[in-house]
Parts: sequence; C-alpha cells; structure tokens
Amino acid sequence: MEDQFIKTATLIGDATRASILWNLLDGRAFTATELAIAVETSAQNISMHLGKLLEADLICVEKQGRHKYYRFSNKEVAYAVEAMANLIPKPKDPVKKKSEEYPPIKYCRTCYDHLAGKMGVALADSLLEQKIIIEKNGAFEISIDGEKWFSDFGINLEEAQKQKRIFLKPCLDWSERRNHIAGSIGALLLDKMINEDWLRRTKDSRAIAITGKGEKELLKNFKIVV
Amino acid sequence: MEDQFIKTATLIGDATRASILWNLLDGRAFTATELAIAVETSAQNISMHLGKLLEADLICVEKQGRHKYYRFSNKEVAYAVEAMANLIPKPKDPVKKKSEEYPPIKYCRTCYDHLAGKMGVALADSLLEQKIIIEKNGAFEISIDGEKWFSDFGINLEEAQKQKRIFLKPCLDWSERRNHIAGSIGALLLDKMINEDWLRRTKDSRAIAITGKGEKELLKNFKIVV
DNA sequence: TGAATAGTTCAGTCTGTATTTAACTATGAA
DNA sequence: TTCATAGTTAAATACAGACTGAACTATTCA
Repeated sequence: MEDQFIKTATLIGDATRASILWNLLDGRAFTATELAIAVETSAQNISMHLGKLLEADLICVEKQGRHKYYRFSNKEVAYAVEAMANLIPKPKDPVKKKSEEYPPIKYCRTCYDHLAGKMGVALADSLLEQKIIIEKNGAFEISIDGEKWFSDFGINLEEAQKQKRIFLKPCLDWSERRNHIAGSIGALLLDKMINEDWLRRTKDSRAIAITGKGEKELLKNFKIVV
Repeated sequence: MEDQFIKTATLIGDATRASILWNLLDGRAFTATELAIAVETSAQNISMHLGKLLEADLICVEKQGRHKYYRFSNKEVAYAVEAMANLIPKPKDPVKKKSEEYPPIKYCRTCYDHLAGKMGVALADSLLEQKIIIEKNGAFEISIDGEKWFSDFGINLEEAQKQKRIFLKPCLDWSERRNHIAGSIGALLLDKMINEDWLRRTKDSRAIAITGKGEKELLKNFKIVV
C-alpha cells in the first residue's frame, strides 16, 4: 500500500505532469498539442507524460480523427488535485489590497462547466436564500417562484430538462467545502452570465474574470460582493 | 497559482517525503530518528526532507528535550494524502489471501500510547457493544457494569482518574475513519495487554505484534478475529 | 565531567528521469 | 497524389535534486 502511494505521489509530483493535471482541472478535455502548448513543452515530451498518466488511469483519452482528447478519468482525480491545491501556503500578512487578496482564479473558477470556488458557493447561497432553489434531503430543487425567476433571467428550464445530463445537482467544492450548483442549470447560469458579459473566460479559460458590469449585476441580483 | 501547485506537487511527490507523509497519516507525531527508520534512510537525509516539509507548513514540530516530534500541520494535509491514496489503482481480481492483504502494522498499531488502526477500532466497537463504555454526545463514558469489568480486567479506574490526562476520549483514526479509545484508559488497556503478553511492542515500537495468547484472548474477550 | 544519543549543516557525488534529437505512422486537406 | 498536421517511439544527453560523508551543536544520562 505504501509503495503504491509513493508511486502515485511521484507520478503526480513531476512538474510537467502536475501542470497537465492543473490544466485539466476544470474538467474539459484537451488534445495533446494543446496541453503541450499550455504546459510549455515539446510534443514528444507531453506524449510521454500523458502515457504515464494514462497507464495509472488518472486520465483517459478519446480519439477523434487525428486528435486525441485527454481528460480526467474520474472525479477522484479532481478531488485529489484540489485537495493538494488546498495545501498551497496561505500568504501570512495580507499586504495586498482588498480585491487583490487572491488571484481571480481563487474566487471565480469553473468546475467542469459550472461556477465553482467562492463565487459558485456564494451564488448557490444566494439562490437558496432567495428561495429560488431549495434544498431537499441533500438535493437541490427549483421552487415555484424559482421557475419564474429562471424564466425572467432568460433561462429556458424546459430546454434544460431535455438534456440528458443531471438537471440540478449540488457539487462539493474542495476549496470551500461547500456545495455549489452543478448539472445543466449550473452550466446554463454560467453561459448566461458570459453571454451577458458579466463574466469572461480568460485566455487559458480555467479562471473566470468578472467584468465591471458583472460586479454591479452580481451585487444587485445576488448580493454578491466581489 | 499554477506555479504554487506545481511546487506543492513536487514537494509531496518525492519518494522519501511521500513515505514520511504516509507514516504520519495516522495522526501521531514521530521523532526524526523514528521517521528515518520507518522510511529507511539516513538521519541527515530525513532532516533535509523534514526541513522542506516544515517550510511548506505541511508538517509542524514540537521540541521535547533532545527529541523533535513531527506531525501534520492540519487536517487538510491528511485530506490531501488520503485523496491521493484514493487514486491508487484498484486491483482488478482480489488474488490475495484474507489476512495477508495488509502488513500487520496496518491492523495493529499504536496512536500515541493507545491502540489505533483496525485493532483499536475493533476494540472500541467491542467495548461499546458489551456496554462497557457508552457513547454520550460524542464522548465515551464508562457504564456501571463497565466499572466492574475494568476492575475484573485488572485496571484500577480510581488510579487512572487521578492522572492529569483526559480520562477517556475518542480519537479519530484516519485509516479507519472511526473512533477508538484514547486518554488514560486507552493507555491502560494497551499497557495491560502488553503486560499480559497479548501484545508485544516491536523494535521500532510503532507496530504492535499480537501473540498467540493474545489472539485467543482477544477473540474470547472482545470477539476480535485477528 | 565524559560518553551517548538526537538532530543539523554543508560540500561533493551520484543517479533517475525528464528532455532533446531524430525518425517514424496516421489522418485530413489541397 | 502530395503536403501539412497530430501524435508516437527510441536512443542519446543533460541536469535537478536526492543522498553520502564528515564535522558540527544540543540534550540527557551515568
């Protein structure tokens, strides 16, 4: 058991592979070349590293034509990466100004395709408090009032319900240790906010940037102070 | 943020340091020398690695005379180690025989000075089931019948109560995720079993070996199958 | 006191493994 | 077809960082 743990630890604990995992953290799939660029290494090298991660079943691959898309094998991998990210030493004295206390990524990032982090949790809290969604034995449900709210907000619930994916489900955020909103509703909320230019995906698209407009609207609609 | 993650990952992902973390996983504190033995490396080397783990605040240290006791800094470290252990590839076909699945240290080890691991948990379960101890809002108490039992078993409760240390307290076991019995009672139980030659401390005193006599007595007294 | 044990520091060595160079296959587009 | 792009494999190289040896301080014990 110890040997196996050491193997896993040394597998993750290489700079290039750690960077790969970090880039895969938002749940999307990337091609080998994309990862090579993101990680800043050669194609041959990324190929070798992806091979090792594949062999240990930390990632899986899907072939599409001449492309190969790599993603996490299962959510446990994401948990482990996030749990490790939790160990990053906190800055002792908050020298920085208020909003800059942490880089945006800490406050606002995507988990697969919905909002996670502090922002995702705050959003879930607000929707719960406004009784737009309600908690029912561990699951989230949309209230009667909530249905109207979503329609006003410009989200078509019937459309969402048609999708295969789970409609509304809580997702435990490791950095906050709190539930936020996953499922298609989570994805739709994120999409909507991006379309309304409240939020913008950044270049590497893991972090989410909040626009000036978004700052005002988030405060107005959800009482979220950015 | 990514850089910091890579730093943390490479910190954990060295074979020697991973082994240190693995050994600290049960929550106990170890001296540098004990760790060097457990990890099978030199004193100088362990010192260097402990220094790095200390600097990153993954572990902390308490000085006691000429000894230095190292332990996890916080529960997040244990979470991360466990989350990583979760990624160990599952054996597809369980080829192994029953009792040899894990080395003895996994089943029977001390946590500070009381029994932890599977053995400690099984012992706590048995005492609870026999109503020798009872759980009362998260704490353990000795029942009326229990007082007689302890006296029959050769443990003087009044003596134990005089000691400063907490008399009877649950202690969460990381590998089992279950409470076992700490406090002076836990220590006395361990002492007693060692005196009766049910158990023997091994050389490095982390692991506990069960004697033939112990095997019989544990089954008889606590229905624990070793 | 001195002897033994616990732990650290530092310079030098060594080695595992990541990376590079180079030659390859497979798919898609012109 | 031929060219360009995506990705792999294999051997040669390079290097970060672990480990060793030797010399040190601090504490306990006899």
